[in-house]
Amino acid sequence: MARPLVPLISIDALVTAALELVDEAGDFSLPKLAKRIGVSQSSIYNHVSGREEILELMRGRIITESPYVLEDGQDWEAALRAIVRSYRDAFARHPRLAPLLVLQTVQDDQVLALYENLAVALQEAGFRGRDVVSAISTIDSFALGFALDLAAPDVVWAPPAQGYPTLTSALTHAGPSDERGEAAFDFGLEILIAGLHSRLQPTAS
Amino acid sequence: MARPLVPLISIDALVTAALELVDEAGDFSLPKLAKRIGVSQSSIYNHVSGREEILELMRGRIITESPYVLEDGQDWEAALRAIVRSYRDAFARHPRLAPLLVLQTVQDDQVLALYENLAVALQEAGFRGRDVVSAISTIDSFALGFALDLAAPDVVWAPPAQGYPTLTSALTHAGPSDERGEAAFDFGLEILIAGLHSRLQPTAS
DNA sequence: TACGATAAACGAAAGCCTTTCGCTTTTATG
DNA sequence: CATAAAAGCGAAAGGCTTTCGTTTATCGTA
Repeated sequence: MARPLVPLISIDALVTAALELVDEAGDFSLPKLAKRIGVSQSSIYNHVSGREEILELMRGRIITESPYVLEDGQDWEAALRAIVRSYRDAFARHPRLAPLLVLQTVQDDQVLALYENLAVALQEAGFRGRDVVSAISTIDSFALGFALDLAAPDVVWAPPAQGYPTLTSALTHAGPSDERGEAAFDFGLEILIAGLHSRLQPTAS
Repeated sequence: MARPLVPLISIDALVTAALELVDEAGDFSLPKLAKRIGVSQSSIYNHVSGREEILELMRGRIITESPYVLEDGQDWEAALRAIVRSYRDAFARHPRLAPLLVLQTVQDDQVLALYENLAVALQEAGFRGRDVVSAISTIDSFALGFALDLAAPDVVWAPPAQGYPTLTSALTHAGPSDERGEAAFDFGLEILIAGLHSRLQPTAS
């Protein structure tokens, strides 16, 4: 086939199809991506530099699709809650994307803006100097961990029937896996915020 | 070659070589593993079921190599600190292993024992029912996130010179990347414990 | 002692994957 | 109107994991 009258491939279509593949199969490959769009593998390289760029484009896409709202008079707690929730929501819609992104440097503008807003909120809260980055790293680890939890196998821990009585008993109290994840995230977010609070007011108020 | 007088492959040697490859290259493959031991790829399948099993064996190995000590009269805080630190130390010695393990169900006995000890400590602290699992999940997300941070590229966030002033300024305060990670982990662990405390005593003591 | 079962190596091959290269044709630019 | 760039294609190189059949040494048992 020669050059078509109207391009068969667009970056938008590429990202959409790749995201579908990840949602369905937990991974994507250029052969499958090409087949889904109906073009050949090599044609894709006319639009992106390779697999990595497609991954970074997907990161931008899902963050954009899960906006957070920062209101004017909002205190830092509310801002932090909104940001972390939206970040987590983004990955909740595409759980299986998280593991594919953990190793890549964040370069997407939308995502960097999210971290900038986080930094502003923490400074407003009263954190200074190195503590700002430490707090960002902590929040990041927390959010990333929970994002990965969404992609983890339904049974994260598989203790045999014998031994591990406390763990086994706790797991039976947890209910189905999606409820466990949801409850744990709410719990964890409150723990996190309470912990940050205590750092700001070392002695009881 | 026929069956050799003394086996060329042992599971121990397999895991050791695989771990070396991961430390060096951030990944391992059966061809490379076979070449390092000096056997053919397919011989490995006489000892393990496949790639996945080797990964799980590596998880067991690094946890065993980073023991934690639980003393008798120890309070839950000390136990939790010891467990989380040892978990993180294990991955600090082999940072590039973490990304390879995030998707696999935990089946190794040593690792399950670690979670059992976590559950016991949390119950001693006073958590009950669903909260025990929520707390475990939170701690797990936290620890996993920081383990991944060790494997992340030196520059996790790459904001351009323009824009993102607060984030950029915070990053300059953070110093080199390993110091940032270390300080952040200490910070995060204290935040986490303080947060858990606050959950136990909803009203100020 | 003889013999069959098992263990542990091998080579070959199937079927994935990413990426590069050269070729063709259309479109846009100057 | 000529030429360069863009956008498709097919072929192929060089990875990867895993399966299969074959060979041979060892071990337990009759």
